[in-house]
Amino acid sequence: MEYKVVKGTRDFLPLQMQKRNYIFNTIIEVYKRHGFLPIETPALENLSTLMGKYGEEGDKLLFKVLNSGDFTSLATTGNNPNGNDVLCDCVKNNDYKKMTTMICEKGLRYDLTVPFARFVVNHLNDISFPFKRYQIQPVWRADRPQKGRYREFYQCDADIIGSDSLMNEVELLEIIDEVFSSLKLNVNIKLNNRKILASIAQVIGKQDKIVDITVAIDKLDKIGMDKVLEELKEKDFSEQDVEKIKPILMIKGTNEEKLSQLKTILQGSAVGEKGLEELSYVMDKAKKAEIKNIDFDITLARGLNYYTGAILEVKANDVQMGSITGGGRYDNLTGIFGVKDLSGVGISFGEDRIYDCLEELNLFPQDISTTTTLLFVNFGEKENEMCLSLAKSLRKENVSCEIYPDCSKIKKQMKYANDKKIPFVALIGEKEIEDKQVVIKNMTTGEQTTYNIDDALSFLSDLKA
RNA sequence: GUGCCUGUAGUUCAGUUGGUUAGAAUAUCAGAUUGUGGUCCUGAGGGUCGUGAGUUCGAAUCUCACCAGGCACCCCA
Repeated sequence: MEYKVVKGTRDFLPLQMQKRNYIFNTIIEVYKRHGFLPIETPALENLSTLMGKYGEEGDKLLFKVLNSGDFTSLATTGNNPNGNDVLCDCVKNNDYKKMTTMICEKGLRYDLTVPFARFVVNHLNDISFPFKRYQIQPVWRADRPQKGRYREFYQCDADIIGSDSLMNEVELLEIIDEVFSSLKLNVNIKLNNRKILASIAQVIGKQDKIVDITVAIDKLDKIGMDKVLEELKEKDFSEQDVEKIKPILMIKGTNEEKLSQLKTILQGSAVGEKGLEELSYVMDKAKKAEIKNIDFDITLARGLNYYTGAILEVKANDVQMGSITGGGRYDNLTGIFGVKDLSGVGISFGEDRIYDCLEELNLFPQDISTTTTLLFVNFGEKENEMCLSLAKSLRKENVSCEIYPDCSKIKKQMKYANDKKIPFVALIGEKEIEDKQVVIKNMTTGEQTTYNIDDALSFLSDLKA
């Protein structure tokens, strides 16, 4: 094909869009039911807003947009009086990062949480806290695409900012439960708390190594205990450190059992105790809210480094797919933009992955591909006038209908109705005009019924049946 | 950024140890009663065999390079 779409991006056909909208509508409905309000932010943000918020890996995955203008003037060789040879210096020093900042100042958003934090700071005076917003927009990541991974995909975020009550965490869990129940997708919610992870690092005495520890233990169910310990040793952890981490990785049992085992291990660590307290509060309330399928997962780490409290991830049970929803609490995301003491907590549904799961499990309802209910076959100018007024009356009754635009062969017009899965066709030709009749053909059964045209909508009840 | 796999009609794929003009199914379009679709029948269009080089009398087939796509790791929705 000559004109491909960009790798990792897709076109969507009508049927696919109807399926996507089914997911979006389900999520929006639940968000609204919980009192969240919609906002949007631009696709493009200044790179200064985005850079450094997602870790080093995230910076690499940002799509950067080239400035307009002519860079050759910035790259004159030799020292010129204006000092405009910075680009050449960058080339000489192999400093591509600095060079990037010289020629790119904008980038495509990587997620919706950071732009939201920026939004909150910019609109402090227009917002009343706690602020509950939802936002459904595409995000872009310069990743290498693979199954369930796209370069352009939709996130469906809900965040509550300006309240540190753990009731917010509980509400978000309820939302997750409602959305996936409604979609009939069996899921497992994995819950953890960053404070617990921090405390583990503290207990070992390697607070600065929290990222290494979490990344390693995150792989526990993938590569197994031995390899995780091996990886830790490679990362400069001593034999003693590893021995301290080992019992934590071996914790098993029900949520309550895991909690009590950790309580013993993390005893004396203020952060750890706080984390465990938060976690058990949330789990307890979630239980009272009758949310099932929540697992306390010590190995859940999540790379986004702005999380400070609860972290969660949702996986589909019956299909091989990465996490389809993620989220957590961030205590100081607006702090980076100059406004302190605003704690937020949010979740994000990955629409594209949910789509893939529903498709694989055949869980899309049959009736979502709504189409035209009735097609008027075009017999010519005179006949069309009759169709126009009939169509108008039908639309007033909220029946979607259309008149075939060209006076083509009946066969072609019938085929159009068939291809578009239009259930009814109206035929008003010379004969019918003369007899003041309209013939309605049921495309499913093939039956044709003749109605009196004066009683224009006498066939209405049949269409709706 | 690292590793593995795959490139033949719009799509899904055949194509024998290298051998004449590269096939099928499906989709598209047209016809089979000029006022009737979905089934059936007939026909048509559609391919620089990913690109380029090499080996050979001869390459879709063998070799190399490049390009594209997919999958896994990393990380994530």
